[in-house]
Amino acid sequence: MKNPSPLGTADWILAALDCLVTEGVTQVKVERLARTLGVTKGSFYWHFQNRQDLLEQTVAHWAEQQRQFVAALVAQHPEQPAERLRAVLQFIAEKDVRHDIAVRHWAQQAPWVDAYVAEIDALRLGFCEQIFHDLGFSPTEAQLRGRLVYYYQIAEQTLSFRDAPALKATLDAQRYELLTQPAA
Amino acid sequence: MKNPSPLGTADWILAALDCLVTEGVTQVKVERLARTLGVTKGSFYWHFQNRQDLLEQTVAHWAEQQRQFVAALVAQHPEQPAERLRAVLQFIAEKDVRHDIAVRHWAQQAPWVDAYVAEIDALRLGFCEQIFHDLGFSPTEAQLRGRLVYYYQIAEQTLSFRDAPALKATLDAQRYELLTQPAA
DNA sequence: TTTCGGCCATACGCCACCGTATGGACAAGG
DNA sequence: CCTTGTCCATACGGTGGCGTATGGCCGAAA
Repeated sequence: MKNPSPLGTADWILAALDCLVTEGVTQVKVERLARTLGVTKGSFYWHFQNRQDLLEQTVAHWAEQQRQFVAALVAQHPEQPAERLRAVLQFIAEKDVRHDIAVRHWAQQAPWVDAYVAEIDALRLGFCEQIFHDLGFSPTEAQLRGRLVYYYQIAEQTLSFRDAPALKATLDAQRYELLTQPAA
Repeated sequence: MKNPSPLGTADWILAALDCLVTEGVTQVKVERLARTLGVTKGSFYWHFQNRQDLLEQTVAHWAEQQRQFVAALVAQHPEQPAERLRAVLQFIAEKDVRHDIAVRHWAQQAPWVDAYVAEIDALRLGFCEQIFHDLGFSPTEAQLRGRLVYYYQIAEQTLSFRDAPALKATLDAQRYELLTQPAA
C-alpha cells in the first residue's frame, strides 16, 4: 500500500454522520472533521468539492441504508404478517435511531433533505400498512393501524423519556392485542 | 414615554423563538437578532448577560406557555372525558406546533433543554392518560391508550408528510372508535 | 438646569470557519 | 532514475460571530 490509511470519502461521511448526531448539522464543519480524522482541510477539498457536497452525500448514504433495512424486513417474513408485526413492535425499537432523529431534525431546515426523509417515511409506513392489509383488514383500517404502529415508533424515538423495560413489555403486549382486534 | 420603542427582554425572546423555528438554535446569534430588531449588540448585552442567558430564558418562556395550555385544557371540560378526548384529537392537531418541534430538536443536543421538554411531555401525557382513566379503563389500559393518543400527535408533528384533510377526518373517527373500545 | 439612569451605538480584539493556492511526500510504473 | 498521479500540509484572505469597553442620547427627577 501507498499509505497505512488512505482516507476515502466514506471516512468523511461516517465522521459527518457522527457529528450530525451529537451536535447537529450546523456543527458539521470541515476543519472540525479534519481534526477528528487527524488530517487537515487539504485532504477534505481533495475528496469533496465543498461542504455542501459532503452534506449531500451524507444524506444519500443514510437514505440508502434505510432502504436496505426495509427491504431486509420485507424479505424476512414474507408470508407471516403477524410475525412481521411482532418484529416491528420489538426489534425496530431496539435499533439505533440516533441517525433518524438527527436527519429528521436537519430536514426541518433543509427542504432537499426533507425529500429524502419523506421518501423513507412513506416506505416504512407502507410496510406497516401492508401488515394489516395482509391480516385481512380493510384499506382504511389498515391505514389507521399502520399509522398507530409507525407513529408510535416515531414518537418513542422523539420523546425525551423512556418507559421502564417491564412497563414497555406490558404495553407492547396490550398494544398488539388492541391493534389486531377486529373493528367494532 | 422616553422612547417610542424601548426594547424589552420579551422582544428578544420572541425574536429568538422565531429564529429558532426557522433556522435552528445554532443560528440564533446575537448580531443576527439585533439586525432583525433594528438595533445593535449594544442593546442585547444590556438586557442579557450573554447568549446563553437569552437561550435559557427562551426555553423557560416556551415551557411556561405549554404549562398554561395544558392547564386551560384541563379546566375546559372538567367532567366530560369523552369531550376532552375529541378536543385532543382535533383541536391540538391544528395548534401551531413549530415551536414544539424546534425545541424538541434543540433538546436533542442540550440536556438542560431536554429537562424542560421531559417535564412538558410528562404533563401532556398525564393529561391524555387521565382521559381514559376517567372513561373507566384500568391503569395500564389507560396508559396504553393515552400513549397511543399522545404519540400519534407527536408523530404527526414530526413526520414530513401530512394526510389529506378528508383522509385525516376518516382516520380520526376510526381512531376514536378503536381507542374507546373496551379491552378484549 | 443639572444630574442621573435607562437604552443604545461604535469600535475593538479575538477566534472559528470557508474556500483557494501552492507545494511536498510518496508509491507505482515506465 | 524520473515521471506521474494520489493524498495531504501550509499559508492566505475574507467573513462573521462573541464579548467588552466606552461614550452618547434622552427623558425624568431634583
